[in-house]
Amino acid sequence: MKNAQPEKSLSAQIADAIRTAIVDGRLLVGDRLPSEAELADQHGVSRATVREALKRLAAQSLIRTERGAFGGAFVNHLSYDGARAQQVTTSTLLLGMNAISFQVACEARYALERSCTALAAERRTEALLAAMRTEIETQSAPDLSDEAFCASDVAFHRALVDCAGNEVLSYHLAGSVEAMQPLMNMITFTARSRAEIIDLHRAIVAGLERRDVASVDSALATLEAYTITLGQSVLKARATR
Amino acid sequence: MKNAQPEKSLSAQIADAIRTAIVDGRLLVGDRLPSEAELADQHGVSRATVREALKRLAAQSLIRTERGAFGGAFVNHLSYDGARAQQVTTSTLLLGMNAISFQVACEARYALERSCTALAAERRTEALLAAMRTEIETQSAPDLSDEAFCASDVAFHRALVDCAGNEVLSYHLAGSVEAMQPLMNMITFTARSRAEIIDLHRAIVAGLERRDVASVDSALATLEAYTITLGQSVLKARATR
DNA sequence: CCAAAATAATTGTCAGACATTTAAATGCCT
DNA sequence: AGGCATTTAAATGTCTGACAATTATTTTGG
Repeated sequence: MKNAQPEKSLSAQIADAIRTAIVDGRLLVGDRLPSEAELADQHGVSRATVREALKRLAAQSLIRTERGAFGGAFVNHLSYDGARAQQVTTSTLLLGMNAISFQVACEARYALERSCTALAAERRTEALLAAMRTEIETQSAPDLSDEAFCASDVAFHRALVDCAGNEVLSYHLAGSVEAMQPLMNMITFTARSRAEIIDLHRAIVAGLERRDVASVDSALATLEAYTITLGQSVLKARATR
Repeated sequence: MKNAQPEKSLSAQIADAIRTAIVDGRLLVGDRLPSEAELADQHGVSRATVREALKRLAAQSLIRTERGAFGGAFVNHLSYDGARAQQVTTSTLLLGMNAISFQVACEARYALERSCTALAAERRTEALLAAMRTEIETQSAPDLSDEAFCASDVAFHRALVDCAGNEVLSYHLAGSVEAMQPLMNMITFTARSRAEIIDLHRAIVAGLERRDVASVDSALATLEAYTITLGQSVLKARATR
């Protein structure tokens, strides 16, 4: 098979070459790349072209640049936070740009979240349970804005997935939960619906405390159904406006 | 609260500004951005700086550029495939760069994958079951390389998650499964272990066909335990080499 | 010996130029 | 009038050379 991209910009080709070197391990975390001038010489292009290639890699958090003598471009250590931030950006755009129904997005999010219940019930710590209770307190404030309620809701669910004590799982689940936030922000939470949600949050914490997987699962299922109901009422209201 | 990054490059600031405009919906899919020269004027910077900003956004697939008259930078439609490819890149690097134990990665991957079993059993189609059986056939070839066995394994699990009939869920799960592939490629699959895995794959397909969630779940749990055992034996062999 | 200043290496930015690509406008011939 | 070739204009892609800003190292001066 022949090269599929005979017509790709030089900066893209150079970025690909460096990216491959990093992924294949020829460049290790912390390694310093040659200076822009050297890279330009090596690839036979101008410094501006090399810089565009480096900016592409920087946008993917593959490298960082430091100024000054003995500065340069260094292969990045990809942290969980950095990786999650990127995953959230990608997932948020995917949800926003593809006319995905609220129901489908919600179904996926809660299906994923339920995957942590067994581990979470087994491994939950007092510190994380306390964090979840704190968020419940926050959510109970009567004059809370919808946005703040949503933000606290996200924090609550992040603590829940953290209970599973598996960083990789937390990364995936937190990304999925956070990506839903823009959709959740479309919902107006009445005092009535907030009370309902907070009750379910209390049930989740209580279930975790008793290491009662079934009750946590059932609370999440109820929460999913309730959230979909709320979302559909918003859509109905919009359709008839 | 004050701006947390008073010291960020201009190209990064401009990229952030445009990214925010896209995420907030002020720029819609298909919209054309102003030309580089216009953007340079608007932001009071040179064209080179604008170009670096645009390359950052292109690296995230947020925009694409077209040359020629009435060309320019256009807001991209983020497809499922594109989003998954990016998620796989990020997740693969995360797993490769953070000294994550095989066990933790495996636990996360199977916990996530089990989140689709209920929906998959309910919605599985004959076409997807047939695809899974085809992969089982492929895996049964006696002279198959380890890499090809792994690739077919990934294809099998992708068909499994597709059974859930939820594109968003498929995107998340396929990303998680594919990101494990480099780790799985470290494993040498003996004829004995391949037979074991193939048996479990058959059990999964049979369970889906009977819409028997419990048997699918249990086969996946067995597969997880077996995979972790295989991984640990590889690590032991390396430690004593 | 220590602190201040010079130095060198490197990224960040700018301005202007030219090459290349592409769609639209123009002109010419039938 | 209609179709084909040419020109034109708008845009990105690339190059060059310069200067500004930053920072670790080295030198210098007391």
